[in-house]
Amino acid sequence: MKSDKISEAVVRRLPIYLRYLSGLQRREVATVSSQELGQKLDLNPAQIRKDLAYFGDFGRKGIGYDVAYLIEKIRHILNLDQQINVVLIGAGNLGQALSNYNMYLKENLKIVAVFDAYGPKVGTLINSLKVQPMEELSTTIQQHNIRIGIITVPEHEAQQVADKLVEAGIGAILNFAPIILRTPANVRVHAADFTTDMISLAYYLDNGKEDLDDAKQSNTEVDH
Amino acid sequence: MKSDKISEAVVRRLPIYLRYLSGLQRREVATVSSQELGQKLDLNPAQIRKDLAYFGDFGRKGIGYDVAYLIEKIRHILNLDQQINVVLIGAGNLGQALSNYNMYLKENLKIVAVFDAYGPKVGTLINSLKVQPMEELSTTIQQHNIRIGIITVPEHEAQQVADKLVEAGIGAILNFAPIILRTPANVRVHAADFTTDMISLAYYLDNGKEDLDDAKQSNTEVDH
DNA sequence: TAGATTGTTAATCGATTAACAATC
DNA sequence: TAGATTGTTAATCGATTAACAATC
Repeated sequence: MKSDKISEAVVRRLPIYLRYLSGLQRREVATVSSQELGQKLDLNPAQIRKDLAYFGDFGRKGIGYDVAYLIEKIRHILNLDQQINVVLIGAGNLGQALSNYNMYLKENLKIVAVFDAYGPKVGTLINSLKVQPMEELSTTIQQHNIRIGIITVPEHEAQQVADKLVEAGIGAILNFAPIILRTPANVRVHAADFTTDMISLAYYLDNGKEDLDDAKQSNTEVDH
Repeated sequence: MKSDKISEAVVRRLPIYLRYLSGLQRREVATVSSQELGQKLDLNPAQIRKDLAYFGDFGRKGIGYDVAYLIEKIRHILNLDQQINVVLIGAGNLGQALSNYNMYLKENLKIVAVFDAYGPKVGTLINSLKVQPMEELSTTIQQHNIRIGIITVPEHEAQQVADKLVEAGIGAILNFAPIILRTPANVRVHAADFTTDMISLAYYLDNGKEDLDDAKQSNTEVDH
């Protein structure tokens, strides 16, 4: 069934499916059932079938899903069948760590430029990209058709950087700074601030008080 | 209203409240209403009142919430009125970046030990902590009463590390590796894998304006 | 008193899960 | 055919929002 609007929760699960499917493909597994996926990913099989059915009839009754075909489909849904250029703003420790994380590459996301506001950082190399000054942000974004920005600057600079990204026509932002960014409705922001995750973990340390939930993983995110 | 069971969504919002309240306190604002909080945090005021009311009657009708008092209460709810010791496993780029992020300190979370499986890393200093070999993990956790573990090792080592943490009696895990960890129900895991966030962002890029980029990267490129 | 704002109940909305006919 | 498994509808569960009496 198509044409319903897709909820955020569904979209959030697609990369998780993709990740596991890629593993299957590497191991040359040809098909997989919603049951197996559910087991491995801690999700209800009905939910997985429903998620996928939003986008098309990808499975075969009695058989399951063809791994290669499903990967192709999910990649397409996520716009990953073309390279998506990414800019990183903030060449501090975290920024450097992320730029090395070439995880992205596997899924056609690629950091193609790095910026920093701090003079002495400019011109240095981060993972073989030359750090550029903020003045060049807008033109670089346009020249290289950069669609996604990663913000790893300190809290007090984050909103300002976001504004510049928006102005330059960015499509989406991954924000590591611990604030709620204001952006127009057409620019999606995902919060990647791990201090929030970290702190909420402390709640579950049992100090006598009990919480007998499953040890489910949860992806943690505030967006708007 | 007490004694309902608290949903994960509620707990996830508490650190966000705390963060904003701390900012107010810094600016010496004495009280705040659910309305203002909602506006600043992109949340419904009724939701905020309801969240807080799960834990007690912290506000005053007609007035709002006393900032200092509410901070104290939320800190207490989150177990942050005592120092919580944290161990970091994986002294790679990301691990180093996190160890510098002393954001935690503000909220009584403190990384007190760092481990790595890779021989040459052992003994080096990370943010003035000496990297220890994995063999010492269990005793260190017990000696220092470490409650939370941060996993920043490669994907294929993550489950094994998690097992060791569980065995050593850890209370909760923040997992940066891109897999679903298996842990007993009493050990909570939060997924902090940002590649998932990143990839799901791509879904929201509107492809109305696709100028099929030739993606010529100006900067010196990484090759692979 | 008048205005503001909480705590809480009821209404709404949305997401997950169960169940099963269709069919490979 | 018999067994497996999808796609989908209906049932359930849970979370968000509206509304308002209580009260500062």
